[in-house]
Amino acid sequence: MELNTATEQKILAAATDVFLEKGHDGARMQEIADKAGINKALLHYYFRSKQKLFRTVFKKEAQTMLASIFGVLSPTDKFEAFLEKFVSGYLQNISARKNIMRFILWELDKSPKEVASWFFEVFENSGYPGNPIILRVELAIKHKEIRAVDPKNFVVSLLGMCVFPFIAEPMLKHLLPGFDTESPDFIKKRTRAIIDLIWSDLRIKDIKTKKPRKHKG
Amino acid sequence: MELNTATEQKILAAATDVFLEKGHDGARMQEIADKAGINKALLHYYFRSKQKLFRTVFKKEAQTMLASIFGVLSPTDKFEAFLEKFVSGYLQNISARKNIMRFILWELDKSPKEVASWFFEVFENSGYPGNPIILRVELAIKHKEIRAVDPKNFVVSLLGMCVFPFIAEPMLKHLLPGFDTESPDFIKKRTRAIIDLIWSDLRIKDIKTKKPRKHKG
DNA sequence: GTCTATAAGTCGATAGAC
DNA sequence: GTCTATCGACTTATAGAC
Repeated sequence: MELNTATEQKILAAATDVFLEKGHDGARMQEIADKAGINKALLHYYFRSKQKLFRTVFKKEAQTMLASIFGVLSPTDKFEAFLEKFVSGYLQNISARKNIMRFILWELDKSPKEVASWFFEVFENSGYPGNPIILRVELAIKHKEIRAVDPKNFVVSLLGMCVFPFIAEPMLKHLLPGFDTESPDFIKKRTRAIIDLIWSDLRIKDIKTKKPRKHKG
Repeated sequence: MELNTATEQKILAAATDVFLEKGHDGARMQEIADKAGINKALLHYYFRSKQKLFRTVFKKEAQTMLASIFGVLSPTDKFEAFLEKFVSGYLQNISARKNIMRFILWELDKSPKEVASWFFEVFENSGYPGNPIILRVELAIKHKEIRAVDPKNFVVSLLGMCVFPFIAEPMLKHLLPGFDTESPDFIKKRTRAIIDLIWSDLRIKDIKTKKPRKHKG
């Protein structure tokens, strides 16, 4: 294994740019080589194939982002603060690097198992013995901070509400006139909307206001 | 323009299969030809290019699905029933044809404007002068069926919670052990979780239980 | 380590016979 | 309308000189 050469760093930087902009299939090794100021052959000298180069870039980017999101969470925060910190941080991260979404969506199809394992890797490096949100929800239920919801459904709802606006933005812009994730206060408003929505369901009410519900089948 | 030949139908059926399974880029004209029992040349005779063939298939599939989802909605339903019908129908539709998700995600990148226009086309054919959910939410607010939320944020949250489990399923399966959209009662449970979550936020409380909230910035 | 040149393969599209 | 055969463009990957 060679020392970390400047060339290798140049390649990684260029590859990150191109892959993030064009996706795996759209990216061309030629373009990466050009942007790195070298030729295609060197690409294959340092990284055996396009596939391997992509994986290297992807893993690095994904882990950086995940670490940035989960690294700031503190398990001792009160539940609502924990939630707000996560949502706000998550939205900011996605917003700041929107192309990572497509990136992740692509890899999700090809090797979901591997992506999941990177998540766990980050969790462990951050000192969590598993999914931090699930863990925090289970704890909150145990401590009666919130009502006993299904943690999995909760997490799926939470992530869906955070991620979807960015995934569907190009279309939502037309479908919901005025909708714009670039707008300066989008993140703040969206965070508030998500937290309000979730919190009014989770919080343990002082007074029982809910009517019993019949399931329709 | 020729009559609707049996060959054309065979091509469309085969193309639908292959595109849904492999996506636009993954699909091979050769495979479509083979599955249709003809050769590549005929593909280009009937449809000028891969792109045009894909668009034809995509538009048909997307509109069928959208019509199936929005066609059953009744604007006179009470809001909660309207909501439940939509969520339940949406989940069922996605679940029954999961590959359409990837399909839509792909086209979302390439021509989001066009996709949005198909939505509006379906809305109009179903007798709505715009997005049925937005319209219904605005009406519900006006009639004080629900509290005054931002309709756009509401729709984005709603769609996100419906779509995300299916988009991320391959990874969620590993991230949330036991999570499985194939499970027989997944749709029922998920529908309930979404409706409960949304409804506890929207419904106008009999008694004010919410503490005033400080925004943290 | 870095280059040029090109191999080797893939795939969409078309020409032209029938 | 349907076929066979092939083109032509493009892309990853490698061989081999320096």
